[in-house]
Amino acid sequence: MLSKSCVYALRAIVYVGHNGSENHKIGIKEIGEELDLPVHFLSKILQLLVKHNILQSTKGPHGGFYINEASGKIKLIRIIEIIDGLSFFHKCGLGMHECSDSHPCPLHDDFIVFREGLNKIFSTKAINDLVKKVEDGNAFVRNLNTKN
Amino acid sequence: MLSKSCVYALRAIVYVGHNGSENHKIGIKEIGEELDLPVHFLSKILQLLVKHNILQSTKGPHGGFYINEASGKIKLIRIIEIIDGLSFFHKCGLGMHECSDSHPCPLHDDFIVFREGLNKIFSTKAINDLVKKVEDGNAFVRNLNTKN
DNA sequence: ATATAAAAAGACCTAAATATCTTTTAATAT
DNA sequence: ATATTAAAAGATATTTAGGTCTTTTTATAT
Repeated sequence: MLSKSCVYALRAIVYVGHNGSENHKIGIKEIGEELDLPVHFLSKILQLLVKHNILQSTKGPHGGFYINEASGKIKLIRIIEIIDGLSFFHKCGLGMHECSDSHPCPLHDDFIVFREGLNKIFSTKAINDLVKKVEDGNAFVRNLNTKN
Repeated sequence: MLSKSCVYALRAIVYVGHNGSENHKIGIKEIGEELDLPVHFLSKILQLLVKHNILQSTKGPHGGFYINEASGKIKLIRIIEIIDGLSFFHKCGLGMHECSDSHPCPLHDDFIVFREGLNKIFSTKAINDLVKKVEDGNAFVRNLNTKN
C-alpha cells in the first residue's frame, strides 16, 4: 500500500518526535540503527521531508533532525503525498481508468469503503498523534524498532 | 495494494467468465486488445492461473481460455494468494515485524480495520460475483476496458 | 499424416524502487 | 581561522516489477 520509503519516513519522523527536540537533535545514524533501516537510503527520504519543511535539521556538531511545533501537527497524508503521491486514494482497485461512483468497476462499491476509510485515517491523524501513542505505551514503548 | 499482475489477472478472468464458455474459448489476443493489456505479459499471468486450475485453456485451433463451473466459484483471495501472496493481509501498516493486537504499532488499531475489511471482501467474493456485476450493468457493460 | 492455430515456455529487455558509497556543504566548538 | 561533525548532494549499484520477443508444444481440422 505505502511504499517502503513512505513507511520508513513515518517511522523515522515518529522516532524523532518521540526521542528528540530542538535542543536534542537526532542523528541519522541513531535513527537507522534504532529502527533497523538502511541509513543512506533513509537519509535521502528525510532530506526530502526537510525540503518540504515536514522535518527540521541542522548540520555540523550536535546537528541532526528534530520536529518543531508546527511539524508535529502535520497530517500523515501530507507525508504520503510527498513521498508516494495521492494516486492510491483516487485509483480504481482494478486499475481501470474510468472507474467512478457513476461508472463503477465490478469491485468499486466494496473497494471504495476501504480506500476512503484509509484516506480518512491518514487525513485525520497527525505525527503527534502517533508520537502520543508511542508515549502512552499503546504502541511500542522503547522505540519503533523492527525487532523487539 | 494489488500488483499490476494481480489486477490484470482479475480483469482477464472476469472478461473470460463474461464473454467465454467451454465451447467459445477466448484467445489471449482478444483479451489483451479488449482490456488494453500487454498481451505477452498477460499470457504469463494466465499461464500461472491455468497451472493452478483457476482458469482452463486449450491449445490449437479454436483454443483459448475459459472457466469451468468450479473455477467461477473460486474466491478472489485465492487469485491474490497465487499472484501476490497473502503477506499484505498479515503485514503491519508501518512495516514492523512484531506488530500485533497485543503489541501494536502506533497505527495498528486504525489500520487493522481496513486490512481485515479488505481481506473479508476478497475472501467472500468469487469470480462469478464479479461476472454477475458486469452482466447486471452495475459495472462496465460492454467490457472491462480501461478506456470506455 | 499434415498444416495450422493457439497456448506454453524460455530468453531477454526496461523502468522503477531500493540501497550503497563518495564527495560536498555548512554549522559548531575550540 | 580551523578542525570537526553531521546533513546534503551526487553518483552508482542492486533488486524487483513490468514488459517484449522468439521458439516450442499441443490440440484441431483438413
